[in-house]
Amino acid sequence: MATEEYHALRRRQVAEAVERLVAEHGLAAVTIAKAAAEAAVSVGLVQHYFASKDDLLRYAYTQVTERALARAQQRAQELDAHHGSIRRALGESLAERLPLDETRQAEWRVLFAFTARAVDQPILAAVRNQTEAALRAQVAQAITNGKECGEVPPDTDADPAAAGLLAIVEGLSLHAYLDPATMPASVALAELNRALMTVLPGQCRQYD
Amino acid sequence: MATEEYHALRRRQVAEAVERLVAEHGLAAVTIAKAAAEAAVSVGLVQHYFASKDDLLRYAYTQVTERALARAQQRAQELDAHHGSIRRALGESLAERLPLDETRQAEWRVLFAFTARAVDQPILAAVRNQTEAALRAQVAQAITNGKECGEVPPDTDADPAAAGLLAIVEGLSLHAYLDPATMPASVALAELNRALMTVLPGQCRQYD
DNA sequence: CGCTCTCCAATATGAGCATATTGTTTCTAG
DNA sequence: CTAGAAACAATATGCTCATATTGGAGAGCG
Repeated sequence: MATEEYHALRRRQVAEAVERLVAEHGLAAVTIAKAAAEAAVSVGLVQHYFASKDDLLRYAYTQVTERALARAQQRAQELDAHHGSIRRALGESLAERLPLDETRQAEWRVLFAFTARAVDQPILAAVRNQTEAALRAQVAQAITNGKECGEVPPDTDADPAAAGLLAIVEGLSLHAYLDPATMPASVALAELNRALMTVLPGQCRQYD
Repeated sequence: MATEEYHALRRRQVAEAVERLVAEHGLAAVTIAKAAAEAAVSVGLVQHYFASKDDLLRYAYTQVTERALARAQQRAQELDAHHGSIRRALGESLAERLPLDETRQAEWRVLFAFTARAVDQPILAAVRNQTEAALRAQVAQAITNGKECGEVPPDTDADPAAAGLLAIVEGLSLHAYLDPATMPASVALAELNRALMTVLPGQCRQYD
């Protein structure tokens, strides 16, 4: 039914307004009234489509993470197609998560705000861990591919290594955002590369 | 004057109550009234000693970070005295920051809650960056020592390397806390060690 | 036509909060 | 000894917010 689509559209419209508010003023500054105003709708509409504020925030978080994940997967496929080294492809894919320009800084603020709240709200933690698992699977796949290719030592356990890389990216992101003087883009990228070198130290064997 | 001491004591008393509240319910749940109740004092007293809620939170954050920093420096000295390898000493010092038991989890929650808020509040960011700088200097010193000793390649730039290690610890901490199934203590420690190996790969030369 | 249900807007309600105000006691300086 | 300042306690104020309530405009339908 088109009514279902319309329903989903409305929810997305409000969720995007929430996203903008979080990016600009932080999660703490989001209220139903402000979200409604930002989306140019009434408070009543927001109430009609979301059972509670928590519901709204959960939905918004899900939207953001799903979009970020989709983009990461899209980008990973693009890079695979170029047949470069896996380390390079993975590196570029991970480097994209670093908040090194205005656009990614805004998105990082949103994702991090929700992550921070996930510490106290199991519902948000679940959303996060689910997306994180998909992301980790993607990185783990790249590492596994690297084993076949010869870039990764055969005794490497792909899943912990992937979890480690994602954690490192997260830590570098936080520092790059909060203290760019100490952790400028150059340092963040260098440190990411250092980490990548330990997981994928080898050269890719050439197949005919 | 003893009146100054008394003043400082009172402030600390309230700040510690705030700390307990943050550890248990998160920063968002802290109110002046609750902080007063937790400290077993009146709202009026809190107002008397703190100009505003922001002032109270800033003070509490400063207290927590300073204590954590002091402990880290204390621990570093202890480890230095044992004349083990620098990598091992640094590793133990950094590993202590990981939220791997109840005590450190509680403290991590407090520190992370403030860090998250620092994203939107420059005043808190300043507190954080100041402590972080001291911590980084400590790690950088260890790395520099490692150069003299031979554990660290001579072309290593100590400060970025130190910043990288601290960022990695932060990322591992976040993941270990939010998703312990994926990032259990064993994996967090292994990944930390992997990072340490890239910065301090060598063996310490023996002197006389 | 009239009934009901969805969709939405406007407003009401009541709780929680930071901060202000006022009152009271306890030092302390002159 | 006493004025007044410091150190509180209790309560008031006024705002913000999530949610509840009410009302109404269309849309489908018998």
